[in-house]
Order: sequence, then structure tokens, then C-alpha cells
Amino acid sequence: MSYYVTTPIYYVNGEPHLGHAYTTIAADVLARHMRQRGEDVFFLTGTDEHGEPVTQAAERLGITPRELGDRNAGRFRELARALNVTNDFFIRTTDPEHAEVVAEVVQRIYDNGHVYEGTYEGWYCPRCADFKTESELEEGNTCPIHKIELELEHEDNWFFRLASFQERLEHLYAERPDFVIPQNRYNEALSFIKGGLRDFSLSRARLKWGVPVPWDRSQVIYVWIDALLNYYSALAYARPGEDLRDRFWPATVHLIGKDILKFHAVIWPAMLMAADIEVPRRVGIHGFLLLGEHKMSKSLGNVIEPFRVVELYGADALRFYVVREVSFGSDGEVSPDGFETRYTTELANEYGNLASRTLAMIDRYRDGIVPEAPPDTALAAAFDQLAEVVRERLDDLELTAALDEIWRRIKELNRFVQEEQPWQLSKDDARAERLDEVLYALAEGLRVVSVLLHPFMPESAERLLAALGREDVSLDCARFGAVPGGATVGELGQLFPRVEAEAPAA
RNA sequence: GGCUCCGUAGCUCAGCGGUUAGAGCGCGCCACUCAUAAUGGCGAGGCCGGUGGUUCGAAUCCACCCGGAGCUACCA
Repeated sequence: MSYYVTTPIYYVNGEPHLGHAYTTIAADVLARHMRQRGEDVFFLTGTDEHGEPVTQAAERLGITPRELGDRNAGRFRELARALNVTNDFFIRTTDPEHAEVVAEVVQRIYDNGHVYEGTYEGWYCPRCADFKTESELEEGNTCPIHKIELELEHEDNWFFRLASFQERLEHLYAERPDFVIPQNRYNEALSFIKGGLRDFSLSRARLKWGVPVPWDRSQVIYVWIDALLNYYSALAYARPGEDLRDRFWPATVHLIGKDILKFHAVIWPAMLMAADIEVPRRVGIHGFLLLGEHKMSKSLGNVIEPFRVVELYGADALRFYVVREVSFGSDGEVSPDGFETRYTTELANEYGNLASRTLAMIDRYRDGIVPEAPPDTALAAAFDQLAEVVRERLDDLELTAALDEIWRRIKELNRFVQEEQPWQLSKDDARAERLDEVLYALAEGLRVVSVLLHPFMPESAERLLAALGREDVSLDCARFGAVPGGATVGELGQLFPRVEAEAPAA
């Protein structure tokens, strides 16, 4: 089965921050998990580089939009690398191949009769060189940035007949209750649709930084139309000489933050319908990572700097933390203290130390060879159906719940050690058989959780599995008792060393 | 204003008609010594936002009130 997962393409008018890292990490967890299952996976991320804010940001820096795009696209690529993310392609909307596909699709929407010439009326700020929305306006119709009084101006541009898709969209939602998840976002999108849709302009007459409208080169395609099409266009040219659209379209899941719900849950499917292209299987929405009381944002200066955390603690620690701390789909608070606590208590003490004590005991009591023994029945019961549950959770985009299932087993293993007291068993030759069972069960349990943890913390899981002498990470072998004893264990060192450093926040 | 959601232990949250309301973190006590001074057990702590109602029975259903959040379209 093919599995195509995307992140939004990130807007290059600013530096990457934890919010970007969050979506990218989540997408990577899914991509890696599906690869474990043996699925045919394509994972896309990239950058959105057109539009007004980019030209403005570039202007402020005294460089061209293209240069700004190059610079920040590079930063987003570095972020993906730092996070140990396995995207199969990195798209930029300034790729000429992307522009070609955009022009093609928009032309088709036009040819299909879903576009007409209209007049956009709005509050125009000459200093911003942009129209302001009603909600942006301040007292007395003034620009929120320049505080000058704005005039109601007109612009002739091209309109997309979104309103005419209302029925088809409602039908889509009725037919596919999981088109948008979680449920509350589905409801939100549906009620928006039911509230009545209005056409909107798909071109901008005053801008130059974008993809030209094919039948009217004096205008440029509205950034969002341009941007959304990345999911489709990338497949056309990611592999030279191959059109991956046959293999991976429609997309399995678009992962997005809640702020861009409508674009993905309403406009995007309508656009695809207008162009006779199949709509994606589903749109998965996650919440915001909050720091203190506020949404994390650069302007508030409360950003946890992902590059810095990775440098100090490693990519796995950050990947783990964001998935573990905030229930995927909801907003949740993150903090340097919270990170510290989870790193120390869970990664170092519970998981890392479980690995240490297990390997040490196998080394000490059985000369570094995992004993061959029948699987302990109590632990076997505790691990029963674990892989299946994790599968289901991830199918439902419940990343946090999936991780929690795994983590409960880690705690179970620590409890098992305490109850069985292998150090006592080792003193009594009559109980050697039980010691074999206990050590095998520990090695096996540790192996299973590590295989399941692999999508979340690939590097650590691999290191641990290598130390256990069993490196297969396919989901099929994530069953307690699936692999017999007999392996020679190796050196591991500290998986998550304690870090005596200042807080990870910037 | 309209629609939707939420208010449960100090903190974050689960439970959503049926025995004495749960988890994690934090706090206190105890046990163990294999391990990154890690681990395990026990305990303290809650008029389940308020008021009325439905019911044999409500944190769980209904109404209203108080408090908070989201959405109510062309910012990416």
C-alpha cells in the first residue's frame, strides 16, 4: 500500500522554530512507522516562498525575495536534517517545475469554467502594498502596522467559484467522517462550509512575486493556491523521469496546524474537484505548543530553539518530548523545565537506565549472552497486542497515545526487574532457570519497546537494538517472544546521559 | 451577537449513568542494590465550577448561571 504524508510548506519570511519542528517530527514518526510496516512511503516537506510577506521581509533585509528564499529554505533543510527527519523530497514553490504544474492545474480550473473575472474590494494600505481584512483593521479603518487611515479600493482580478462547491464539499464530509481529524476540527470545517461559502480571488493584480496567471500574465496566482498545489506538484518532478502521482496520489494525510484548517479542509478539496483531481484521504490537525500562557511565537520572544535543544540533548530527546508532552491534536504547554523533567525521569531514568541495568545483568550473570528461555507468561500478557494497538493509534494520528502505550510497557519492565530481583536469583544455583527466563524476558521486552519506539527515537532505538544484538526494526518482530535468546550483547554506554547544562530554551 | 467546546487532586489531564472518583508529575514514608544515586511499593491531597431538575442512582443526562477557549473566510 502506498502512504503519502506531507507537512505544510513553511513560509520563508522567518526562521524555523519549534512549531515547524513539531509538525515535521510528527510527519516523520508516521513515515517511519509506515516504513516499519513495509508500506511504500513518500514523505514531503518544503518551503513556501511567494507572496507579499516574503517580498516585504526581503526588502527590509535589502535582498531579493529569491535570495531570502534561498537563505531560509536552507535553514528549513538544516532543521529537517538536525531532527533526523526522513523526508523523501524537499519542495520549494520557486522550483520552476512546481510553477509549471501550478499553471497547468489553474488553467484546467479555468477551462472547466470555475473562474471568472471580478472585482475585489477591500481596505488597501499603500505602505504595506496590500489589502487588509476586516479583522485586521483597527479603530477608524486604520492599518494595524502603519496606523494610517485606509481607503476602500478595488482591484480587478480572477475569482474562483468556491461557492459552487458547497454541496460537493458537504457530500464529501458526509461520506468521509474521517476526512478531517480530530473530530472537533471536522465539525469546525463542516460548520464553516454549511454556513455558506463565498467565492474568493485566486489572483493578485498588484503583486509580481509569484506564478503568473497563465491566461493573464499581468497577474500572479494567489499564494495559497500556489502553496497548496505543492502537495500535488512535488510528485510530478521529485524523481526525474518518473511521475509519482500515479503511485502516491491522492495523499494519505496532510499534517497541518489548526491555523490553516480552512485552506486545507475547504479550499483545497474544492480546488482539486474543480481540476478533476482526486481529493486527499485525510487532513490531520494538531494543536499549538504553548509556552506559558501564550502561543509560541518569535515576536513574543519565548521560543524554545530547536537547533539548540538538539545540540545539547540530541534529536531524539526533542522528538520524544514534543510528542510525549502534548496530546497530539490539542494545544499544550511546553517549557524548558518540562523538557528537563521528561528527559531525566523518562529518557534517562526509565528507558536509558532500564537498558543499562538489563545489559549489565546479562553481562554479569550470563557472560553477555541473552539466555534462551520460554517467554515469561506475565510479561507476555502485558505485551499482548501492543504492536496492534500502536498501529491503530498511529492510524488515527494519536501519536501521543501510541507513545504512551509503549511507555507503559517500559514501566512494566522496570517493575518486573524489581519484583523478580535477578540479583537474588543469581545467588542461588537452584534458581538458575528462573534467572534465564527473567533475563530473556527483559532483553525481549526491551527489544520490543525499542522496535516500537524506533519511529519516535530512531537513533536511540537503533543503538539499543544493536547493543541487544537484534537490529531488525520491522513491525512484524515487535512481538514479545518473536526473537529467541542467544544473541551476544554489546556495549551501549549511556543512551541519555545526564546533561548538566543551562536550560535548553533560548 | 451566533455556533462549538471546556471547567475533576498543587500542576497536566483521563473517566462521561451504577460498587469507597483515577493516572502522571510534584510532596511524604518505606523497600531494594542489577543499573545513568537509577528502580519499586505505600500514603497524604478532590462538596468532580455553581444552582435547580430527570432518575432507584449523576462527575457522567437536561436547564439556567458563572468562568475560560475556538470558529465566525481571501495574513502567510
